[in-house]
Amino acid sequence: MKLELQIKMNPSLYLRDPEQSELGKNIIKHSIQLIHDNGFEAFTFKKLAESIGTTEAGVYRYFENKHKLLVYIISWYWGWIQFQLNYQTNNISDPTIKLKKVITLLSKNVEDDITTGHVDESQLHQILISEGSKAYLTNHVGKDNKQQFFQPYKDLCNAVGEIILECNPKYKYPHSLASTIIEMAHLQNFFMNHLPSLTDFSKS
Amino acid sequence: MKLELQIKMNPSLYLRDPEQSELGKNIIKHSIQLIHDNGFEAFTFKKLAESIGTTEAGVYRYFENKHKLLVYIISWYWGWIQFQLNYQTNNISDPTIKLKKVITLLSKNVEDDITTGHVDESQLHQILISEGSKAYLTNHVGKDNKQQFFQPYKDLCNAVGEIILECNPKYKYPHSLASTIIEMAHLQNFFMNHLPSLTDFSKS
DNA sequence: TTTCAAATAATAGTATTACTATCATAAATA
DNA sequence: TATTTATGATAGTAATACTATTATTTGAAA
Repeated sequence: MKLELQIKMNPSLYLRDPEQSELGKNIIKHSIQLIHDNGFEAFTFKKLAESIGTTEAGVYRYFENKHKLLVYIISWYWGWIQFQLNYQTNNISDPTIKLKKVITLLSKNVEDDITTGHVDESQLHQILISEGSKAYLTNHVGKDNKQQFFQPYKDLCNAVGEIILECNPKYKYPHSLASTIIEMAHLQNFFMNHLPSLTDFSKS
Repeated sequence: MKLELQIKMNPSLYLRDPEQSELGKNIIKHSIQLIHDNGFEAFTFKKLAESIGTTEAGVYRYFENKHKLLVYIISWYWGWIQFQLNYQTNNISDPTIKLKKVITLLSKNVEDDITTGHVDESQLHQILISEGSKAYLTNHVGKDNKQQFFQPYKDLCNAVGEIILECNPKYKYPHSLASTIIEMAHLQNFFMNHLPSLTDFSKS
């Protein structure tokens, strides 16, 4: 029996569930590829449709617009990270070791996970580094937040906050430290690759 | 005599220097207003032209595209912050007090500085919080960086790194800590206003 | 086996965006 | 006064971000 990891997604993000059809899976797969290769700004549903071999209208039946598609794949990523976190820190009692595992998980380059056929986690990790914050840095954050679009991110942040509190129950800023760790794991990586004078980490 | 603070800008950012004409100053002023009010995605040169009372072509004579305009006003902001930092930490010898001043400068809400007529620093501060990272999170960072578009940001980061080293000369990651402080001063503020569960800071 | 609904493909069309080009006119300067 | 220079007015184009319509395929229920 082949095990397949399924991540439960917020249905408000899509019009038709992309996990339920070949076309849907192709939309996810090729979106990740294209956003990874050319960035989110250059990504259009027309190019996506061409790359899949379907039409623009075909893509629009699954996603209302490209922003929701971005939030979809980003949410998927956070869900997947959450799963990895639970899996990897399971049975570890020392919270300091747990926290170190989390930081490693967030900062190290990801290898493609074969249990998720149509998602290349390594590319997805790169997308998160370059495009992750664009999910919420919009003038419609408020609306999106009301629709729970950022729940997987918040859940992860909470989980990391909990571990921080296990390390030091008196620590006053667990949420801020958690979001700082998560964001900086990505941003310092970005700086390392593109603006090296803003970081002390080198590519090695 | 009226003192006017002038911030030297990278000429590659513009086609015609906006500081040198009324129209130019209006472009800056109304851009800040519009980006502040509706966000960078909704901002177009057409809307900007309408708001000024000129034509789209008029704006294009000053800036090649809206991304360069964004980088321009963001660079201006970092130049202005650098000036404030130098001014406020002048004659302070204790580096810990200096560092605290810097953090306050970066995180507290800015008041409009009357020595810069056409720039509302308070709105600009809000823009930096919501749109700041969009200056470099593009697929053309490399090119932009080669043209020194991010020099004011790097200079500030370096200056903060120097203060960190004054506090502890053996500290190994002054650049990363400096960029983390600068970025997080903005991001925690954004979370506070839009995604409060990601931070421990409240609006008060 | 038919039939009927759902998914997809194919095509067209619209409003807006991000520009470029042209020409006339007003203002500044030599 | 001549002439550059900045601005204004207008037009036009290719691409983007959609919406709409119709035809075709497919797969499950009757």
